Amino acid sequence: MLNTYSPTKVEKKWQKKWQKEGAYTVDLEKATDPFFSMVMFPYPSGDKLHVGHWYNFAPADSYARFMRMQGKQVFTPMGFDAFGLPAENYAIKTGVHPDDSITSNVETMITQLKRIGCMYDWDKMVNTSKSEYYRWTQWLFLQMYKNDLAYKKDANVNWCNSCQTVLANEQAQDGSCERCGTEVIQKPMTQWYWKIKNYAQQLLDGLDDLDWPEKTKLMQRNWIGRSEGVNIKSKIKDFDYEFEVYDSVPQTFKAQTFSVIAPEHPIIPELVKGKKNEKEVLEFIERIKKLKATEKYNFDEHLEGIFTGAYVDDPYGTGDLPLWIASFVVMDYGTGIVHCSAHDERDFAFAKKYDIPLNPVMFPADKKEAEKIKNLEYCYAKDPEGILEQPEEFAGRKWGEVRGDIIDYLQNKMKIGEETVQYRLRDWSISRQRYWGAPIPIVYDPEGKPHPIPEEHLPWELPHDVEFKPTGTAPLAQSKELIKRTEKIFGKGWTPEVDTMDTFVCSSFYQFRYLAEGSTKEFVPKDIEKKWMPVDMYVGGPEHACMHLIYARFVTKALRDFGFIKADEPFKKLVHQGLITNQGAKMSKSKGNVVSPDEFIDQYGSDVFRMYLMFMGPFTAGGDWNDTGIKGVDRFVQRIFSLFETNIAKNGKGKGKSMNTKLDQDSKEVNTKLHATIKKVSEDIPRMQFNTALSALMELLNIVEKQDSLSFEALKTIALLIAPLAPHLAEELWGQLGGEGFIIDQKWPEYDPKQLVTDTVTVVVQINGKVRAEMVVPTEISEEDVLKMAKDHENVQKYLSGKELKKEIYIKSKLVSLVVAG
RNA sequence: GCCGGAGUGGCGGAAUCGGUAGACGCGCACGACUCAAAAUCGUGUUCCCUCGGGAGUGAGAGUUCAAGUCUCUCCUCCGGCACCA
Repeated sequence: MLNTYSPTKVEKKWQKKWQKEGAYTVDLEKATDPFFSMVMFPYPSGDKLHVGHWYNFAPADSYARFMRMQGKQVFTPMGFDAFGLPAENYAIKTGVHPDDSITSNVETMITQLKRIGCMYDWDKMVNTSKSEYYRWTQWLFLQMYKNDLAYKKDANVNWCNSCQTVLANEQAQDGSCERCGTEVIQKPMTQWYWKIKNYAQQLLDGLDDLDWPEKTKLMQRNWIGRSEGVNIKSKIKDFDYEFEVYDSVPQTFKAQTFSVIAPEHPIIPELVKGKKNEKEVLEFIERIKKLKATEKYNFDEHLEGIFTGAYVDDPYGTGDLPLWIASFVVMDYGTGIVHCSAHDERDFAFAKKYDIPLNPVMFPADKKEAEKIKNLEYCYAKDPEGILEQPEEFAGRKWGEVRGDIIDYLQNKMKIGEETVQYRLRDWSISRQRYWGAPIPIVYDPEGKPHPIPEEHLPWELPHDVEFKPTGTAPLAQSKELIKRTEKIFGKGWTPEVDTMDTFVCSSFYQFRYLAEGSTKEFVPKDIEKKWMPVDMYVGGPEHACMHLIYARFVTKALRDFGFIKADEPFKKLVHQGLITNQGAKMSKSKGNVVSPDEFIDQYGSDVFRMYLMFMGPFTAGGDWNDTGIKGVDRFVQRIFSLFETNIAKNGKGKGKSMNTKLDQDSKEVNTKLHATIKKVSEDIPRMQFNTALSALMELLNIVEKQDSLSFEALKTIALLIAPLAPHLAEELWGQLGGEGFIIDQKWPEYDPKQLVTDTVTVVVQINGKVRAEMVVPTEISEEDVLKMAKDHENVQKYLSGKELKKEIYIKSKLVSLVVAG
């Protein structure tokens, strides 16, 4: 009577052994063939690990295991992105201090993570909320400050008057407070920014060499939003204000008849001061600002403006341009002032609405249509075939061809503009008016001037004595300890910065801190950084494409420029796992559709569960959760186990590490399939195509199960092939075979291309594209012979008789295609 | 609106270079074992059919000896950006 495989017992046994013998601990210094594999570290919420975590972590681990079996020293650390809003909200609700809830959540999460059986090197774990970590978050701030990449600026935050607190954008959706429903207002607050914009071009250029999904690279490219154009020197008439106006479509500059300025532009109040329209303009501005803040602003519905009464002083020699305030102008792109013409859809619509004169200068070749443009019947824009009428020097030339010449003309002939580049990327606002984050290491002198906290005072501890219930002041401002500490070190009247840093700051550099092994002296040891960075494989969700994944790149480039590291990109290769939904919806606590892996692990074990997640479909596709197929994978595991039991019972165990017998003792059929499977699995795992790797192994099993007996070498190969996918089972089989050491330290099997060649192949015969016959032929049959065979085939004869054979094609070892007429 | 990606049996999916569409698994049906059930094992399983075949990869056209795969038009779903002059 054969035993059945009992995963829970076996898996626990190996997890203990791995830990005890440090199977996954990496000597960072000694490693000679390093491979750095990371997953995006999780947020330690109070909920249990869910299916999504497993779907992300388990395949990433299988990939790492495969790399290890290629002989590399694979470093896969794990950590916790522990600062952030949920813990603070939980504290507001329950009074439990975030430090306590997070500490206990991390503990539970580690226990759960260990059940997956991943190769995590727990010695190098990081937790961003611990002072030994966030001292480096603060250190990073100081470096940014020192290198002039950090600055302060007023900006609006979402504010709830009833809760007396700042709200994150997600909490202020639809313009009302998530908690109490009160209308959210925009309150100006001074915020710290980091100059990511300085790195826009580098961040764009660096993408070319990254092995990242094209989609993600495209998203970053669009996010950075490089645009080329001209800055036109301009000034306001009878008013002391000079500025530049950005134009990326300068071909039709002669058509520009008015200018628009963003409602938020700081000069507006001065511009209308004492004028008779002052009140009207200020009211307009307030109304538009509010509108923009409280809803998803739709410019089609809110194309609004008001005349300032001022004029831009003849920028093109075509006359002064009336300056309007327009709802659609963006303040933080260009200079917040734009010249407008008849050749832009939105400008055209705006001018029509407010009866502003237009002067088209470009027309289609068709006379009738050109007449319509002259009569302003519709807007004619961006047509490469459009023919310019003005300026005279360009009359008759096509819009699509003059861009470069026009820029040259504006710059060198008229001398009113300069060629320039603009980016959409905005500087990174890193201030959060929140408690549970890394305190910004800044203090203010009695005059209110900011000073960086000297490095010797790091970590600048997050105070413990705060009230979580919102009271209108920032949580840190209420800490007596923090105020006392500040005065004690810096002197009377000095005050601390009370904002904390965006959690994306914490996660922008954790890859380096994994390599630092908790060092308090060095951010990261230089030789280790040089050896291990950039990260060879990074796995995580696509939702971070334009946040974490761009911030981490920026911080890496900045630290390189500061001289602390050598790498200029953090993540060489990136893969996004798909999203697992339940009943079509994203799993969330509020929807109550979160699937816990626990009951499945109890019943089937980690190996079955992780393989099922991989078998569901392509890793990058995700899908809707459904457990009906898990049985199939369980059967696979049980069948593998009994295959080994049966054969070992028949043939006995192997001895020691070298159980080498030749890999050709089995039947031709088994050998061919075995080598084909090695090939398939070896190709699929690096491509993260676990579903097809697994189905190849199932096909192999279907064949070897039918054999009377299998060679040791075949069994050994099968155990090795499943080791990345089912690590516990593979270790157990390795032990049963009599192998020494861990299977993960064995060499990955290689296939012999000669073994893949079979003596005969099946060739099909197509007549006019339809399959009419099948023939088994010797692999090396000549084209002549196979065509003759095909034509002689009884079934083919039926279709050929009495018809003219027009064409014969033979595709080696695949098919014969015959074309007949009549 | 703009930019991406995807649509294949009852279900998850495979087909990597234009070459037998539906691998592998689930489910289902029948059979073996069993008093019986579960488990396990075996056989079958795209649809239609007059058993000769015919149709078939979101729809329609095109290129080709041959199209899930290439080209064009359209539909649906998913993701991203939303006033960037």
